[in-house]
Amino acid sequence: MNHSKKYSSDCGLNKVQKMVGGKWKLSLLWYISEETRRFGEIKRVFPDITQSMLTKQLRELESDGLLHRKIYKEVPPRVEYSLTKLGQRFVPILHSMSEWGESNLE
Amino acid sequence: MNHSKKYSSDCGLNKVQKMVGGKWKLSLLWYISEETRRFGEIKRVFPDITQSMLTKQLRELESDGLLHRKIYKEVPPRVEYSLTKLGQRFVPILHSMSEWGESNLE
DNA sequence: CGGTATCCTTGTGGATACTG
DNA sequence: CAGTATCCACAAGGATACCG
Repeated sequence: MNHSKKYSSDCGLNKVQKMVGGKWKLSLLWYISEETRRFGEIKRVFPDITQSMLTKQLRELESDGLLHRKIYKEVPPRVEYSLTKLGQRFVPILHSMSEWGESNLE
Repeated sequence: MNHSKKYSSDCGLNKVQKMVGGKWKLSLLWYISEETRRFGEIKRVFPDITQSMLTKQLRELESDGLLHRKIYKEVPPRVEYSLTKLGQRFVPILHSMSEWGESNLE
């Protein structure tokens, strides 16, 4: 990597920020990392996210390759979210961030 | 921590996001982590950030306790930014994120 | 050199109603 | 149950001009 790109918008760091920078994404990843979750389950645990927002953020995480979305063709419908390999490799970072954050709650 | 707060807006994870979620903050922290930097130096390395934006983001990082701002009462004025202890403890996370990001540039 | 002050644009998040 | 579709508010980001 040459120096002109070292801090540019296409470096790894900024890429990460774009992928997990959404208001709820870190928490969502954390929650889904614990185990596979259904949409309604997530919705219940995060009552402050509107349903449309939740769908949007989950879809963004999916299209960024962090989440897998599995649709069961049943009635009533059922959708489960789980981490991809990429998402799983992000979990340790998630833990570090949480720990760092907790350690300095004033 | 009780369950109702586990994923709430005041958990460590969301705190981290608020602190380093600004568009340029991760890169700024990285750059300043390498060594103490002068304002003009930062400005030159990040030509896409306007000066007012740069000041704003640096001040936010400062008031969140990540950066230290040292003013030398000289003419011409001189201001140096460096990481605080808290900021230094964030550097490993910064590295993990960068590595994770670089490892999946498509 | 290292800022402020002011104003403006955009992106992100959200409310609400409707649906296969 | 798990979504879409619209429309909207506001905060974050940015351009520009001036200053100690």
